[in-house]
Amino acid sequence: MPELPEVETIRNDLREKILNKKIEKVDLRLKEIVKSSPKDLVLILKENSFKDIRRRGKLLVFALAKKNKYLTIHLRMTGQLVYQKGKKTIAGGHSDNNDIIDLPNKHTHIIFYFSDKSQLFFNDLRRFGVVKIVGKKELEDIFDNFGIEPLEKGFSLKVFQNIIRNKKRNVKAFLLDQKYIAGIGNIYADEILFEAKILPSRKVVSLKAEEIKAIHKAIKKVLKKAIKYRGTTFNDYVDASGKQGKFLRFLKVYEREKRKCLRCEKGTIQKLKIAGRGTRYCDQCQK
DNA sequence: CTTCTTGTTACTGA
DNA sequence: ATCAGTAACAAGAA
Repeated sequence: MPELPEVETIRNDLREKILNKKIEKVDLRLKEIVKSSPKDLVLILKENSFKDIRRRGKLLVFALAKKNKYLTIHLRMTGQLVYQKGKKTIAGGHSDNNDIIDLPNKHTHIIFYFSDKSQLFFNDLRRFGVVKIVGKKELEDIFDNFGIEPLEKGFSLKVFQNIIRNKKRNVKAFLLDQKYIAGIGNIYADEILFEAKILPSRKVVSLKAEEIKAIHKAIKKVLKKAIKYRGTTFNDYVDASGKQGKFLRFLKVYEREKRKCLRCEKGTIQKLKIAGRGTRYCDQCQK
């Protein structure tokens, strides 16, 4: 599932590949994926180009050079954005790179063709992804509904203390709520709480000052490290070159239920449904 | 065949 | 206002 680190990896990759390239053609194969007018999307993108790519939480925002519009793409659970230059020729026998995906495939819903013969593929096995063209005002409204960006300068301990104050929910639900902090999903929420040694079921109001400090520190640490290793590939996530993320091997609790805790070596990783999500934690070293 | 999974939104009821 | 719980969405895995 693409969360902040995965989306940030894709953004950084694509910035190097597609900025300012002329979009020659857009092949919209599944118009249901587009939540604004599909016809307009094709018309607005044709002969246009991307002048900037931004990220807000898990949302990718492509600023268009012309027409003062933005293309927004949310990958949800199984969306992929893969860039390929020219046709891939799978040479028989010498496949030392098993990351390469043969595209387009049956899950390819949009293909962007650039004038240098390169292509960007939007694939989504479960079709939950959301693609839209929005104007400046609508983009601002979307941005306003997201909470603070946890890796930006403004996310100081003081600011975090103010955001978390008086919340009545459990800390897992708090971390997942995009209107407080943008970009944390199920994998990183569990990893952050493990790093901070806090049980996901803890009510926010019960957290001591030291514990809040630990969560604040863990958010930055876990997200930064995950970006460094280009995200977590569990099922479908790939970067803009179609390659898997390498953070899987650093996961401490996610999908490790019933196994021994890697930190205290006494506890067992448990799995419970908290905040409506599969939630993993160590029953010994998280308090 | 059924059940579960998952991010997000929408809805309901407390 | 605030929150918990649940359905819906789609497709595949078990």
